[in-house]
Amino acid sequence: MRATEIPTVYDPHAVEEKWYQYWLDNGFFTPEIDPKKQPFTIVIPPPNVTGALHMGHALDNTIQDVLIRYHRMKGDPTLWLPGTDHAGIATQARVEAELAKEGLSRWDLGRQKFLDRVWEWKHQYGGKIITQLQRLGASCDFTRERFTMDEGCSKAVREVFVSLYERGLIYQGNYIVNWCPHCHTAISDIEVEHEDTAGHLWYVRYPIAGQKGYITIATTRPETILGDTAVAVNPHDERYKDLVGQEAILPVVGRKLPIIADHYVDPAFGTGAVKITPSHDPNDFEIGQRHGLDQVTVIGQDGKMTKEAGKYAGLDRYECRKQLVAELDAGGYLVKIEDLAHAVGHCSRCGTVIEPLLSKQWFVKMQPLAEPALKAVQEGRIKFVPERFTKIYCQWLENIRDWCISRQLWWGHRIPVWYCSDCGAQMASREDLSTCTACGSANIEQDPDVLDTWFSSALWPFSTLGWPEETEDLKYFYPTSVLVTGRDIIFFWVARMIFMALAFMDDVPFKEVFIHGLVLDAEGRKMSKSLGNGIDPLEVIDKYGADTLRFMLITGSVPGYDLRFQWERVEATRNFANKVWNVARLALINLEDFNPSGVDTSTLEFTLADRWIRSRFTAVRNQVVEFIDSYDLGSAATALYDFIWDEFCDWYVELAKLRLYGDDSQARKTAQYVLWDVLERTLRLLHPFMPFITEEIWQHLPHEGESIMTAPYPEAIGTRDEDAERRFALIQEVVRGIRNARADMEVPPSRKSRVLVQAGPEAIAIIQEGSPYIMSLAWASEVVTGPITTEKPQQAVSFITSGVEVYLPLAELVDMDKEVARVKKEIAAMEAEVKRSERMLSNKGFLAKAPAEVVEKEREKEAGYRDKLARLKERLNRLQGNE
RNA sequence: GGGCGGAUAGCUCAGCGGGAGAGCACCUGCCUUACACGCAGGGGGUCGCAGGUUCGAAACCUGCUCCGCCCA
Repeated sequence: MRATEIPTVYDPHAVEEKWYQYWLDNGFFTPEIDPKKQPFTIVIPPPNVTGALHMGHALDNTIQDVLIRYHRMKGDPTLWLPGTDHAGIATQARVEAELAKEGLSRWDLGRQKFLDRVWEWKHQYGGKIITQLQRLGASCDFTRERFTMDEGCSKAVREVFVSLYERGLIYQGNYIVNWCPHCHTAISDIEVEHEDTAGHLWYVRYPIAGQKGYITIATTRPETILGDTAVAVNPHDERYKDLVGQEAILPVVGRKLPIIADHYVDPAFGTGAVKITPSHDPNDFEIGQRHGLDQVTVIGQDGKMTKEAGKYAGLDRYECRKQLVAELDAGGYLVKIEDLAHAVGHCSRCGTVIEPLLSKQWFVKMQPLAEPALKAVQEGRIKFVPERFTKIYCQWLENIRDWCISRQLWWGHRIPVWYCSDCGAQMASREDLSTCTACGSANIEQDPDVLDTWFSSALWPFSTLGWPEETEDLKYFYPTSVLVTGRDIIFFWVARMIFMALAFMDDVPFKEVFIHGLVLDAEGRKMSKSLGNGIDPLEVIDKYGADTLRFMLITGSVPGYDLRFQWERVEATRNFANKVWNVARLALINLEDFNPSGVDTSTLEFTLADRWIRSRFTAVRNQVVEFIDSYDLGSAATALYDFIWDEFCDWYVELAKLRLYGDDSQARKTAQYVLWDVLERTLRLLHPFMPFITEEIWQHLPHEGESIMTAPYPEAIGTRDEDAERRFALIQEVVRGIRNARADMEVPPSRKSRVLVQAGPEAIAIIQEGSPYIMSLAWASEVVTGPITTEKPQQAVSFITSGVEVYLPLAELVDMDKEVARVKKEIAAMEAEVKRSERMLSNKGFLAKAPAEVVEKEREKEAGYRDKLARLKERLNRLQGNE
């Protein structure tokens, strides 16, 4: 395609698929192991295999891809390892829903057939999200893609389980767990979401055994009354002192309950007396342990009342509540009902209200694992970015409870423990067992439960690299460099990876953890299925392209903070992409006869504009590097945006046109070179953020190498050229001043004007050097310079800046009243500045205590203001004298 | 109840000890041969409230108010 045939509007669809396929085909995503180099490694937070890409993934993976592409270009052997998570509950539920359509349940199929069916589903539909990541431009090494249930990861899970079992860190126990009656499994503490719910507080009086009177308790869950085995009060509560040691009689049931004292009880809550149901409340459970109370289970795993509930057996827990309250009321036991907002636990997966239930489960003993994990962070071996997340992590680990790892599901890593029904032995084993290791009996059975999905995710940074084998990958790429994730899974995942890695790799899993916020909707709400306010990243990609989505997400993000998704911002970013596209078009049109390899840079004569843009590139390049290295990707992207749009397009390119369209061939060649050089480097700088458009343009431009993604990261162009930047700044000031004055006078662009400048010798030299720029950018027909004299043009608009007086003699176009008003306005502004400066400089405290350079700067400013003010007043006098 | 974060221009957000910024929206000119998804210019904010520290506070400290998140 010839440059002039490139369309004026960038069309992402035409290029994204093409380049992605090209990258894949050439194996650019797969690193080469070079023992002499330090690798850069990220393991992807594995999305659910059932999942579809949402905005959170889009942000998380864009961040990772920016870091990955940046390091790859810098020459580090760079590995981004992708994969998915088997997502026990979600996947099983998905397949069960399918079965339900056929009128079947998993029990109808049986375990093995059901699992076959899940695998079938997985192969057919699972991992869709991985291809969706490709649309984003993610440069993961797909040759190393992993799945938490693949052979290697499963082996790692076995090894870790059995090893922890052998170390006595895994135990089976009868404890209160969070039971989801819908998912029909136990879940861990962090899978419970507490939601403030409008509920009630029921006050119920229990008669005291053997005497008159009552003790009144308050409860939020009256149906559990049936399982009460005690009443407790605070030991310091004077009101109940005499009752401790006596017995209360449970209404309706008639069971005698000891009245006990325990400091867990808050005397200020309710009546200060609480009922104790060890089978249905975690705190009551602990109190029960302390006081040796009976456990009566009245609610079953299906959420219905058990036969222990007597006549209420078989009723749903909420129906039972209703009927029992009515009976208590009828019997005169119900004292009152108050409204109460309290936190109710819901299953994070399905939203069902959690039932704390006594059951036999497997647990990981956390204390010994948590300590090293805490230490690794406290000693700085793992760094959180932003730093404040350290505290959240530490506080959680400091208060950690044992981790319930068994799930009553079929889809997952089955617990590798066998029971012998002959000798009663319990055996954890790395290999599947067919006979009892103790008595040789074949009458053994494997534990039916599977492990929490997070158990396998916790091993992800090393299981994916081959552990427990000592693979080359493991030796080379471990520990990984950084983990990038949302703050919502610090507990679920980050903490667990850290303690597992320390326990099994004897090293941290990653050196840094970069935490980013959530993507909210335009109103600041979380995107959720139930609200229906989610925006599909693929829709954005379809409409605007992946580069736009990526850049929008990155510019909007500040480390650790949430960001709002707004279509207006998408559009603004699309416009930026189009800007890049068009400046490239201009370059291509003007570079058709240009070949950089034939250029001897020492023969080029760089102009002020060339020197300036090269220096500005250097400044921005160094800034971008600094920002990326500190994970401030938003600032890096913004710096690029401003540089490209404001400095490169609006100033440099406009000035380069003078020579590109001119007939001095040597000057043209210089302009071509600088235009090409800065653009080509800028594209490489931009590439990690906008991979597709930069590749497309780069391939059209003269370049070295197969792909921009494997091209070296751009170097600075020498060092900053302070002189050029200072000189150019004055030109910009004059140009802006002229534009401003003309706009105020409503001078049409077609009307050119002479520009008269009076200034000191140094400024004169700069203005003279820049006069072609002023002519081109400020509609000047000529620029005439001279020293500051008393002779000023009449019928002119003027402005005064940095020791420079500029006059535009526009004769009849100048409305002298307006000009007087302009000058007066300026005088007022300047007077205010002088006053402010004077106030500061007359403050003894300021002079004595402020740093000398600050004072000096202020003095210089004041002198400048006074000078400008004096000239403005002079100008005003002249104007008014002329009237 | 405890912890964390936020409150800056109409909207979304930067700035975090030395003169209030960006993008979008708005207003005024321009179809200037890369781009109207554009160019040039402009208006608009007692930086949540009250104290304090400091020569100097949007920024630092204390308290308060509202909003969000996390934990119990």
